[in-house]
Amino acid sequence: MLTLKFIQENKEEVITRLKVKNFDASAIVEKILAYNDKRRETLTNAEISQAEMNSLSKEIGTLYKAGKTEEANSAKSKTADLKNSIKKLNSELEKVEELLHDELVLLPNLPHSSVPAGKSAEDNKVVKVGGSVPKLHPSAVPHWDLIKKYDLIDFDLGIKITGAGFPVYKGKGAKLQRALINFFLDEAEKAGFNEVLPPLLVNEDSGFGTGQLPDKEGQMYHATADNLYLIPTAEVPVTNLYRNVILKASDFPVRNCAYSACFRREAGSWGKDVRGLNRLHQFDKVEIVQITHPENSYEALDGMVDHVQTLVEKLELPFRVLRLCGGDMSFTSALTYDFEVYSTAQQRWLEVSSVSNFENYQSNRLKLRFKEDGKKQTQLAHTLNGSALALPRIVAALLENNQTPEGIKIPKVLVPYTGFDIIN
RNA sequence: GGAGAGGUGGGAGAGUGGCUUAAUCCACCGGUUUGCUAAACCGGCGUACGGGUAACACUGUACCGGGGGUUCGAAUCCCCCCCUCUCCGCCA
Repeated sequence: MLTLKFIQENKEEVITRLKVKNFDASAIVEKILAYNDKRRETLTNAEISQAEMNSLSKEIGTLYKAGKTEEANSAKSKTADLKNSIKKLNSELEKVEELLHDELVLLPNLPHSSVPAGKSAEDNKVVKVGGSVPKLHPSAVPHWDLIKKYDLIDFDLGIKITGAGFPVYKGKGAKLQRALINFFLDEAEKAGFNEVLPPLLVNEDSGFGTGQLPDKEGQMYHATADNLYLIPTAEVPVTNLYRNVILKASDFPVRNCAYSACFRREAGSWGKDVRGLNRLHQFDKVEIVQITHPENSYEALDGMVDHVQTLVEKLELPFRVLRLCGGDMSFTSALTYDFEVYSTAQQRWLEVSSVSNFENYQSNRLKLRFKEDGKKQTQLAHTLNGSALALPRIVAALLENNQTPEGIKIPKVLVPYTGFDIIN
């Protein structure tokens, strides 16, 4: 959520900047400001009445104690009207606060000034390209064929025991998963991220804190008997570790990394783009999360992008980095870089990471604040996160790009983790 | 799943209707003292939303797990819910 204060003080800026996200905020902003005026007026009146009531009650107590029952009783008779008006004002206040909140959550985060305008993925800006696309042998095939050929992943078994999109990894396929997870975690730790292993189910408050609820409720699996949600990314539990927390400025930067399975319903997805490992209901991912002082969040974002770049470079994958345009960005992000690796056999780019700065948009929901040394007032921190990395499409690209007539070669950095250097 | 106990500030912990402005201790911060450290002493020490201010100061209201109720007045009494702990059951 944007903060009320910011909207009040920067009305025009909010409207102008949200145009980059193709979002017309003017009507909502007007409503917000009007509701807020009403809220303040009602609040002031309610508080005045409440203050009167408090002093009257105190007086009555003193009178009783002094044995002046008659005076006390006459004072009591004055409270009825006051009580009624307090009740009325409070219920008005509650209503207007709800209306205000309902409008506030409709506003997306403001895009950073460097975000290009645009409507769809075509308008994203390529900011970096690296690695080289290998020349494959003539009989090269997409990863879904390789998976079958070498018996690495069994989709049919997954369908049998769960459903489509829940693959069963087997043999070297399973070992490759473990190897990648450990490699990513080790690299993250080396880059200064502290590992946590969070729960895979979260409660409603956590879902709200990072913005999955209420808007994207349909994207999460919901365990209704206990009202818990399966996490779509470790971002949710890890960021929520700091929900309702007041940090000290000296705690910055807070850096965590986490491996987790991720669960996504992907309601409404179908077609060739979702074939094989391209889109799954359950997949593995190592996530990096950072909490910073507002002044340092963009520096931190660059650092996270650099970290992800070293990962794809070490894996020797051809990659490119995109700065997402306004139309392709998420609701909550201020600036997002996507990493894509080139899948040579499919001849297309696959998104493997998304690194974002949310500025204080998430913190405002999370009530994640900090205090400067010696200062009394709290400020909202900035939150960032990124995949480092999501496994399935990395696996797809590794299998396709490294296939040879003799088998699939494992990148050097991974060999100590897999214990083998070729899949054949 | 069954039975019991409990949920109070950063932590411990008192508080059974108005002398609570939530005691006290610890932690933390500032000061005095001190060659340094420690100790002692003095002072400070929550959050949110209003009012106020250039910014402080100051000030109002709410908050004792959450929600409702009784009352002139609720941490305290009543109702519902949530959570934690202990024991039992089941179980990796």
